[in-house]
Amino acid sequence: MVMSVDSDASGAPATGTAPDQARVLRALADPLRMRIVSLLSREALCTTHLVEETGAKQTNLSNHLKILREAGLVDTEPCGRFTYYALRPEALTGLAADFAALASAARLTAEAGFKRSC
Amino acid sequence: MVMSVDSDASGAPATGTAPDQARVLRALADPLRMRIVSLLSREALCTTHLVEETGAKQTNLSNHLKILREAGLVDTEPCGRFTYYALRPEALTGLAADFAALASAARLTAEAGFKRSC
DNA sequence: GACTGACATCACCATAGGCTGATACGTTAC
DNA sequence: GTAACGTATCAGCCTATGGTGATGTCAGTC
Repeated sequence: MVMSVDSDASGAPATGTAPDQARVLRALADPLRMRIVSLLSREALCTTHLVEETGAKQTNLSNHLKILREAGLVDTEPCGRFTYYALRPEALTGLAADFAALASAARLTAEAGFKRSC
Repeated sequence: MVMSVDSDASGAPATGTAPDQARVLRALADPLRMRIVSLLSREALCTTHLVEETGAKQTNLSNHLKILREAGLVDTEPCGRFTYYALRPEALTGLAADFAALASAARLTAEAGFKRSC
């Protein structure tokens, strides 16, 4: 079984729905957002903490957090006037599984020397 | 052990070197490039094949292939006047491992309810 | 009820990045 | 050698996206 990216391939839809994956990857492809994700993997934080940790401006962080939220990578939990952000493990496990499947397919292809002739 | 993304964290450098990862993720964050990667996971192809499969223009594909190459995701093997592109499994296994580590860290954080107080 | 703090949204600018046509380069075929 | 083909590179356009300051909104605090 392969990535959920393309329409062909062998059967069962992988972990995430197809259109999601591009969005998730684009969300993770930014260094600051990746930093945020890494920080959130250890503890839930609110924007104030992230401002301290990253040195980025509040507005900027708010934008990035919105992107992470819309990609389904983080959950928000309002707590008084604070908003806690927590990483959603499912989003990452799906990606990890997809990449692992791709990697094993690629290894098989490389070892068997599958090559379309011109 | 956590992502190779940030400088802190617990010890061993993960699979890929840090600056690489952003580039790899950016390379994968494009739908067409992801499609290419998916196609290459099953068999090595040259640009002509990819033009047929994706319907994209040759120039466009050449650009995307360059990005994938510079990200270390694909290898090129000249074959006469053709150039075969093959997916490099290592790049994917590294990513898969990193995401799996992140996911398990996130799951632990979620279950234990780690949360920095404001 | 007025104020402060946490956070989101908006409008704007600057840059990056994707797509394209034109073109250059190397290889095979004649 | 010349022509045809596969591929890479270049310059230009256009859209997407990240960063910023100003502003709005809501929840506590006095």
